[in-house]
Amino acid sequence: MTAASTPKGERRKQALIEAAAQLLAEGGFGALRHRAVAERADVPLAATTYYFDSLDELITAAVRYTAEQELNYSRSRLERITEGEHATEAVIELVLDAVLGPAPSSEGLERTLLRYEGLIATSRRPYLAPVTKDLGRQLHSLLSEIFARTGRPLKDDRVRQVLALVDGAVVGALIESNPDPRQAARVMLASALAGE
Amino acid sequence: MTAASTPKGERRKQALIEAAAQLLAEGGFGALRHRAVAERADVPLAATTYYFDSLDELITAAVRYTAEQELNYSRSRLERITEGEHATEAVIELVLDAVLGPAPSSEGLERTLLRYEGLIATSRRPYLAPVTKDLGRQLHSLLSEIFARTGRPLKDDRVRQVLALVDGAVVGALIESNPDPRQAARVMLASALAGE
Amino acid sequence: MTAASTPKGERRKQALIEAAAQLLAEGGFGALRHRAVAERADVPLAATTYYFDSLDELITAAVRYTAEQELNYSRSRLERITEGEHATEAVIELVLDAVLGPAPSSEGLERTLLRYEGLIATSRRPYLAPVTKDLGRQLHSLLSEIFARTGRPLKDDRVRQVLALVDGAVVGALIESNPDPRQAARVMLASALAGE
Amino acid sequence: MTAASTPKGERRKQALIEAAAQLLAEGGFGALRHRAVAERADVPLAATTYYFDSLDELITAAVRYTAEQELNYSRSRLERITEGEHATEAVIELVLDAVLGPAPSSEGLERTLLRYEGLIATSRRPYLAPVTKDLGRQLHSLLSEIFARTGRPLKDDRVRQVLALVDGAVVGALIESNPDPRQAARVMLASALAGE
DNA sequence: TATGAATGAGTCTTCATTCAT
DNA sequence: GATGAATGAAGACTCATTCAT
Repeated sequence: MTAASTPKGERRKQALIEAAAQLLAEGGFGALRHRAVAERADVPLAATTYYFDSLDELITAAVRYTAEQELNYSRSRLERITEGEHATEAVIELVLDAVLGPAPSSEGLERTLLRYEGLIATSRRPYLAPVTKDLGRQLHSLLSEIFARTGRPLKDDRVRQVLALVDGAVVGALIESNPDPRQAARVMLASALAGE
Repeated sequence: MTAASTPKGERRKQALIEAAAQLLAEGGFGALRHRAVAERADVPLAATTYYFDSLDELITAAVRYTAEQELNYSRSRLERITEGEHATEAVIELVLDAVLGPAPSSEGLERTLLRYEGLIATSRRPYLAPVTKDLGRQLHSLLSEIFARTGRPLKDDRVRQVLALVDGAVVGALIESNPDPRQAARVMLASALAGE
Repeated sequence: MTAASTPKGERRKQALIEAAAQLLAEGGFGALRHRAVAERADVPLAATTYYFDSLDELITAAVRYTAEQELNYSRSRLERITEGEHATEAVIELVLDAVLGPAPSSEGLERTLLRYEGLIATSRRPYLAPVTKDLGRQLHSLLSEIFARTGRPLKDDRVRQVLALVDGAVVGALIESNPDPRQAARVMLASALAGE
Repeated sequence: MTAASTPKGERRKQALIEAAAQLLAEGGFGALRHRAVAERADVPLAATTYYFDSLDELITAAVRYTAEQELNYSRSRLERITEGEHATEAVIELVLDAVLGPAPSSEGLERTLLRYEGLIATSRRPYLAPVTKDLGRQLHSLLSEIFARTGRPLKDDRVRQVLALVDGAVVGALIESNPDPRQAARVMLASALAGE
């Protein structure tokens, strides 16, 4: 569907979601306010409550949008796996891409952080639970497929372990203000998958 | 130091910190407001800004206080390790106690959650970094000692891995709204330490 | 006139009026909002301003509709007066029915309240004056007829007095949160008509 | 207590109440908004919620203040009753003063209206019930005393009847857009007390 | 003729922080 | 040193009304 063929209402709604997603990445959940989103999206303040019944709904949409962007990227990445990527190092990068998003750019840390912020925030914002859970499931099956396609199928429990290792490594890196959590996760994955 | 010998100012400050720590555990960072803390501590509203230049300072103190409580508990727990606790299952419980706090009571989940909330929040609140980093180091050495004392010394990297596994397991459990993150971590640790 | 023969516009207008009348009874004048009326009538929001130039017009229509319903009921009630109802007690009930609506059902209080709310509101909403005045006149003549038909014709001033007594009794009951204003009015009427 | 000796806070609170009472008289309950009150009292907007936890509280205070002003006037009026006022006509005026406030000035109608608006509003605003009830009792005893002091003691029921008659007359006048409800009540009272 | 979409103005309320005492 | 009083700025949300189609 091209921009021209998208109804204006849909486009506006989408603009709001994208503005909210940006703010979420930049400033976390605390930065999501009607005013801020409206200004960022360059729409009147009242449009925010016109398109979303409450701020919670907008937040939910932004979280879902962000995560789906990541998943889409990872899925398309999965299509392009070549024979050459069956090596352990290559698989590790695929996993990191899937969990943390594409290799670190300037905004890399922000995106990584957001994943964990969202997860934690869910505990205090029960309305996010369905989204978070759903997204979690999708990530799990994505990981499964990565391993399956690269010639080393893993049982669900083992997939969960891999995911936990990545998540734990990142959280640990965050604690130490380590500027490269991806590298921390890479190291741990390497050691964990060594025997595989 | 008895109550009588503690200057009033110090006592008030401490009361504020404890009140803030309570609110932090109950409602997360978003629940920390001057008014709420003052009411909980039963001090005048203005005392909150009198004893702490800003809300941030108070938050920092509350985070430090909370974490130190946890570490103290873990350290004292370490003293009481018996021969019988050298079995793998016992060590796992020691580790879980150290990282997540004492075995789950009614408020168990809250404490666990707070650990990760605090870690994540640090990324958005740079002023928390020193506290978080310091506490992270202390936890690391605590874990090292647990393994050393139970007859299975671990290299730093391996300790980091164990910690990552626990953290990752908990985060994963949180995603799935799993009400017992401790159990999730227990399972993963068991499988990871099996060969040890 | 059957539904089929009623132009769509007329039917919609009527649906709006009835929805507004319902809301008026349930929540008073303050509860009348475009959105609420449209939802209750199950018509598009914009229909409310399409069929009524302003909210005031819609309110007026709702007030008139409500009062006319009451009067219709009372008039039909009047038709069915039997010989046996010539006793004072019976006449009192007729009067109460006429002024306050049919004997209290679950929604009895609401209807009663609405009468006085409407009267008072008129002072602040001059556009209601014609409706209110007209309805007042009709009620007066209804009362006159009740007395005439039951064998005790009353002069206009006396009718006015009776009406005042009922109104005053109800208002008084409302002050005391008396849940049965009808009974209060009954008692007063009884004592006032004793000598008649 | 002079203005100088009144603490500033009390004076402000009082200013807010008086501003609210004015607005109440001028525009009814619907006119009572934070902004309007603050502007009228010439205080910052936030002062309205500083002195009154909610708008409801402020409304309640305004209602009570208004009614108490009326009662005070009536009570002081009662002190000054002379022998000459024992005539029925004089007593009637005393009653009208007590119920409706001092004889009509330019703002006479407004004050009269407010009494009934307040009463009716109570049904939709339960938080006003205590105030309304209390004020009702005071008015009742005031009326009793008027009759007692002018040599014609009345039983409670009879007092209630007199009050109902006045209230009913006023409501009736309001229906007819009669600009002089006081006169309507006067006429009815005269006829009712004729035999006394 | 209808109506979906839109919005400016306004609603009540909260809160970190300042300041006079 | 301590605090009651105060407030500017902002928060989420509502609503009558307009207008392009």
